[in-house]
Amino acid sequence: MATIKDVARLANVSITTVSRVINNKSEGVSEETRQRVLQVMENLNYQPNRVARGLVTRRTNTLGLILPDITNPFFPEIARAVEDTANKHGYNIILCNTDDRSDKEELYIRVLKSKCVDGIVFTSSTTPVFRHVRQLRHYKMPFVLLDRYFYDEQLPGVYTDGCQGMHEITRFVLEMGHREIAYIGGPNEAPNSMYRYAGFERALKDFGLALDKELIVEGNYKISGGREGVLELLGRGRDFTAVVCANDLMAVGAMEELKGAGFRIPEDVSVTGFDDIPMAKYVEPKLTTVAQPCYQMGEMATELLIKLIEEKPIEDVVITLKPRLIIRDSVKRVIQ
Amino acid sequence: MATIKDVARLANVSITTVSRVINNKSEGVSEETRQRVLQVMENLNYQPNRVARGLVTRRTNTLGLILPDITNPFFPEIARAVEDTANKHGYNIILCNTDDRSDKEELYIRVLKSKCVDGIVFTSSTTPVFRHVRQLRHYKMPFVLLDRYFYDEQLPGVYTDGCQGMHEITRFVLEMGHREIAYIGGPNEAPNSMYRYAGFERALKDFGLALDKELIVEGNYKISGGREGVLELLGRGRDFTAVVCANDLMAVGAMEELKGAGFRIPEDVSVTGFDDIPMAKYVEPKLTTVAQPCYQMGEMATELLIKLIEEKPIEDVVITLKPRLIIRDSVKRVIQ
DNA sequence: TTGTAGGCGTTATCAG
DNA sequence: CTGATAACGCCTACAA
Repeated sequence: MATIKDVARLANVSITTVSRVINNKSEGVSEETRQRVLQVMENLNYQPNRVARGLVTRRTNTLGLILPDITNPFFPEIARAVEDTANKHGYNIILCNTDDRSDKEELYIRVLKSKCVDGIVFTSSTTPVFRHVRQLRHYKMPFVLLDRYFYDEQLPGVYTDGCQGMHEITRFVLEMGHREIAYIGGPNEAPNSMYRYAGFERALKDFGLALDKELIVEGNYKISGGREGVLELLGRGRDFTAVVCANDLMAVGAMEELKGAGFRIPEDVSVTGFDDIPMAKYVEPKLTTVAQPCYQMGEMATELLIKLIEEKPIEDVVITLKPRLIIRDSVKRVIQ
Repeated sequence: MATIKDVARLANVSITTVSRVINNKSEGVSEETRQRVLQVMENLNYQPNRVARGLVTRRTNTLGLILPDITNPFFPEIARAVEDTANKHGYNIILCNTDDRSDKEELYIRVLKSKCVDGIVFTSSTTPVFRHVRQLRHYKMPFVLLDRYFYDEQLPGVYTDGCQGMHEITRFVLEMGHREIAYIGGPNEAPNSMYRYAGFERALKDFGLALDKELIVEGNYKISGGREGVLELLGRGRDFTAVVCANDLMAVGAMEELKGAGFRIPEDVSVTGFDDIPMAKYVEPKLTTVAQPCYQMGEMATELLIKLIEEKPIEDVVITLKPRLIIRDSVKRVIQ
């Protein structure tokens, strides 16, 4: 491929001059030579080598996107938003699936560092996030945390208020007359799982209800977790009229398993989810859930990251978005 | 960050020696110095700068993944497979969404070239693929086409036989007694759409049925396409007992619209899809469809691409996978 | 076994 | 307005 040297030679100028027109530092280049250089670049179909440029500028215009699993329907829209936004600003993204494994997260951060990405959008459900944060800081890599709420430190991050979301939907279930409410939570170590659980707990308390540990099970945020959760609950023999799930995927699994056990939804048991993944409105019955503004989260995280990278002024380094209750058909009013 | 120079200095060796141990060219390095160098690298938490290395080796260990839209549930699994496989071989991937726009495809190829990715997995539904192929060849970039069948040229590619898949499912519908079968196709310009249509056509012919153009509509591979397709069909006033859709997303849309119009599925109208996206088994009724081995496609495409890049021996440059008919609940037997 | 020196394609710093 | 020239961090003949 043609290099800057070729262009310089054919245009009868120095590479410095070519570099100037490439980078639009056109003060210092006569319009005439500028046009000539442009013409040669055109003829040669010349593309500056970003690797070489990266070596000297220490900028690659590449971002890392670390997430648990693009196959989880919660993430494609986020990934899309991140890519769109990155692209808008002239960046590309390297996609990394970690399966929520802390060792993979660490490895990816190392690799991304050695590839000199300019920054990282980091979504992790594992608790050792703080270790990775230290790693990122040590590497002096700009980063933005996404989706997984993490303590009160002022780390750059974009979140949806899981506590409020879960509080709202639980309150809705309570208002529909349910009192024996089972809960299938996320993994105990996942920070966002704790927040959602807190919202659930608070809603019960608001209604003066005691927490029944027998109706609480831990899940894994996957369909299998919903199925297993229901099996576990059924096995315990406690009655319940509603199952509140910490995400949609588990709600889908729960509904499947409940149907399989002969329950009608929502006539016999109501079910709720969280996330509002695309599937939610096509399952039967359509799932009542809490929508997270996924696209917006990805977009804001990326905008924030790029501001961090380019050292532009920033208002808030922590952005918390409001979730939205989506009422569909999976919760029935019960008469007490 | 520490560079190879720092390591060299602290280990009291030349950078050449450090380079040797980095690259395991340890013939030529005494075990003693090797250990010393390793120790210093450890202490410094040294990571070789891949950008600098890329500049001289002309290898970045990065692949481009170009696809229409990661938000389309058909692609996450492919993306996951590509990433997994790339990772296994020490590569990362840059994700690019094109929205099936030829100009975006071209732009991404250019950018990926200038970033010196080692190769590209390219999924496109636009017909001008051949133009991009020329572009890729001109850039001397290894590439593998994925999913979208393209003429008979011996271009590296991994496909699922859409013709056979559509033939099988249409035959199944016919065997269930349906004779008035509507078809909602993909975009006319999409190569794979043509193949699927051909399979549909052939199945009808096998049964001695004539093609009724009034029952054929063009879609867009999205949910909206299914909805609009049904509306269009209904508007034409022709009777039909089954709707064969060129992909699952349109089948989902079609079912929604049919239900909205008061039809029961499959009692009044049967519906089929294509792809077997995750959602397919959770819609109501569960969708009868054709499964494409997505993960395998992504995996094989990436393996092939890496062989191309690393100039390893290759058996077949074109790989065609067999689709699989998945019978669920959306097709009913009709008595004639 | 080890080191020297040149070069990969750019940008940045000077000087003219 | 233009051009040498020195980096950037690493690899790789070639020498020693």
